[in-house]
Amino acid sequence: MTDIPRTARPTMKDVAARAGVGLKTVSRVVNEEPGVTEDTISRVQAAIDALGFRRNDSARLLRKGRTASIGLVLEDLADPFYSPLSRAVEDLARAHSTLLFTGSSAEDADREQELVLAFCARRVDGLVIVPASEDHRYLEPEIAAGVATVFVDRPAGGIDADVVLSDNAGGTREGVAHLIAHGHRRIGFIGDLPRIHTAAERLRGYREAMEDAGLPVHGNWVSCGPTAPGRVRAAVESMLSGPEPVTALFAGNNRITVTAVRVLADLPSVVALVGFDDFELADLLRPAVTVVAQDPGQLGRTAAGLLFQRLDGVAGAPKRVELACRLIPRGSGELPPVP
Amino acid sequence: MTDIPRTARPTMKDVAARAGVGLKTVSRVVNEEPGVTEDTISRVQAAIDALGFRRNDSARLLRKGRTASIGLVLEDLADPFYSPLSRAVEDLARAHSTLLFTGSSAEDADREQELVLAFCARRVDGLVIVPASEDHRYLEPEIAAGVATVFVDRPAGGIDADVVLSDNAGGTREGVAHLIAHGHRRIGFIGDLPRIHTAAERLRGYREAMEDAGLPVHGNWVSCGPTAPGRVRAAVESMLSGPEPVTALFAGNNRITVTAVRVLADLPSVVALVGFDDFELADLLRPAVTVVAQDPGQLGRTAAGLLFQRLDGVAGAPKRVELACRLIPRGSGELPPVP
DNA sequence: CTGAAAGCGCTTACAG
DNA sequence: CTGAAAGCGCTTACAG
Repeated sequence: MTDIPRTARPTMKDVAARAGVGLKTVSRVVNEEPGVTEDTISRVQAAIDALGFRRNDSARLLRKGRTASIGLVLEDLADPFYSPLSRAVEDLARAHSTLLFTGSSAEDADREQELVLAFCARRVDGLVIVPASEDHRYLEPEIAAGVATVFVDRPAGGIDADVVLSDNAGGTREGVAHLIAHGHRRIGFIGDLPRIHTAAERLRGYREAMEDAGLPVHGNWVSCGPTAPGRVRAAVESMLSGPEPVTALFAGNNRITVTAVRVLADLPSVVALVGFDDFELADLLRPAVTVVAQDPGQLGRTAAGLLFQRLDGVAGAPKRVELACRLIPRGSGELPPVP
Repeated sequence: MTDIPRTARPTMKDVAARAGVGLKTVSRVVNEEPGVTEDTISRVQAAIDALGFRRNDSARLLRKGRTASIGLVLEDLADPFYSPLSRAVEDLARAHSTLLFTGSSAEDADREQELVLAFCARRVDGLVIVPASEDHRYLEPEIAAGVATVFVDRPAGGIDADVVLSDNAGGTREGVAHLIAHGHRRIGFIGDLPRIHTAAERLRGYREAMEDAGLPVHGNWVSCGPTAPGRVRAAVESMLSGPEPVTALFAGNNRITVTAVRVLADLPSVVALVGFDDFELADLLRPAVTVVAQDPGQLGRTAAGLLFQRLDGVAGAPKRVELACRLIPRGSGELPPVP
């Protein structure tokens, strides 16, 4: 035998030596290319089995140019909102015989860039990105080099690229209009950091709905900031006190909604509530929680679908797809105003 | 200039040509190896910047042997139980400058194998696997070739390998004993498919707790099967009817618990409930739901920690780590029996 | 039908 | 301090 190689793995060269054929013949058998005698095939196959040969796809793909892998960067793999999105991307990747790298940016622009560039350094064919950064010009050379890139949930910053969004402003308008239709005139809005695109859009939707109904928005009816429970609690309490207390709340995302439910459960007042984003068990709470639901799975499917279209050679200007939201009345949003 | 290459990407060769130096010198500069003149460095750096060169890590790693990537295979990326596990694995991977491939087996043994072997074909350094298959002998050649492998949540089948588990039997014993301590004598168990290791262990824990208390287990007090809501609903209804109706239920996982809560909410009877697995908002339901909680993040951290120990060269016999569960009383498990 | 040579984009081992 | 040659494990392009 030959001396022990660095890795214990047999290569095509080893198989060729053992079968007494050329390297290319092994390659033909492994890839099921035509034009090899039955007899040769079985000799090669015997050598493959004896040595336990398994092709090194990394080496193969280096030679072929494509890596048959894509990267997914999102805020947090563990956030229930994003997991159906990841799963949808994964399902499309599988359907295209593509492997998936994943990474969480933790809402940190540097970490996003680090992950994205690490994926690019592995020469992924494409990227699906839920942006944390506001400036994606660092991606220009990669996109120019042919890395297909689709942004999802939030648009890219500083570059023009494919993006799939929910209709955040429209969904919020509908949710707030729903509260207005149920008699509310003083409605509070508690949102995420306004530098986040979705948060800014939802705030815009709230203001538009109030304006459309000819309602004023008092200064302390709007609170934007981190989703930390303490901040949200303080915002709710502040909106419910003072001379012009709100009778209804619109919560800007699922974490804020859940905190609002907890806070309201401890208070004597009856306050109507509509939340952006659906969440599990919303229907089991009392009152059940009315929400404006996005479809994170559909967001992921649409984004990945667009990505694979690009990888299949569909050219053209960057696309912007906006998915509708759906109001789900369950009880908390239909409570009448209590002065 | 040279003719247009297949890929638009500049390589070290291009950088070397432009800087008027050898290939190895470019490699030295890119890898910040010592022994290059300041002057040469700046010439190379200028060429790198001008061409927008970014090293191809796939090629690099092919030469180096390690791929600095690991694969994670679990049942479903979108299952809230597994997302903190994934996130924990991801965090450790990042700390070890390692990229993470992920894939969902969807509880399908073939799909698990397909994913695992695809990761191995890319020559991942290691694997973290939540098994769907009951036979992992297909992994023997890979493990022999040096792929570090850690199983988590359920043990491997047919091979001896590192594994990190929750104490499923012990946790269930504690949960059932808790119901017994609150006066229950007729307690039902609704579990997942018994071919799933965790489901079998939890059933064992239930039987042991009943036996320890000298209580009989009637035939229709135990129902194992898919977690489909219809099946669970039928099981609950069956256990609550007949001559010996149960006064308490133990639900074998989070999905079953949630369905049980829904079913019980529609019924007039007051039935105590303890569920295996914690879930969000369990404390907001009325009654709040008592659970036996695992720590999926800890499961992931422990498994990934073990994996990177192996990759750092820690040898020795396969390890089996069992993590304790924690009973969290919230109300539903402290309800007294109502005949 | 089969295989030797060159190459994918890097690093290693060596020589100057 | 610098670089030409060989090699990681495959595929491509070509010749026989």
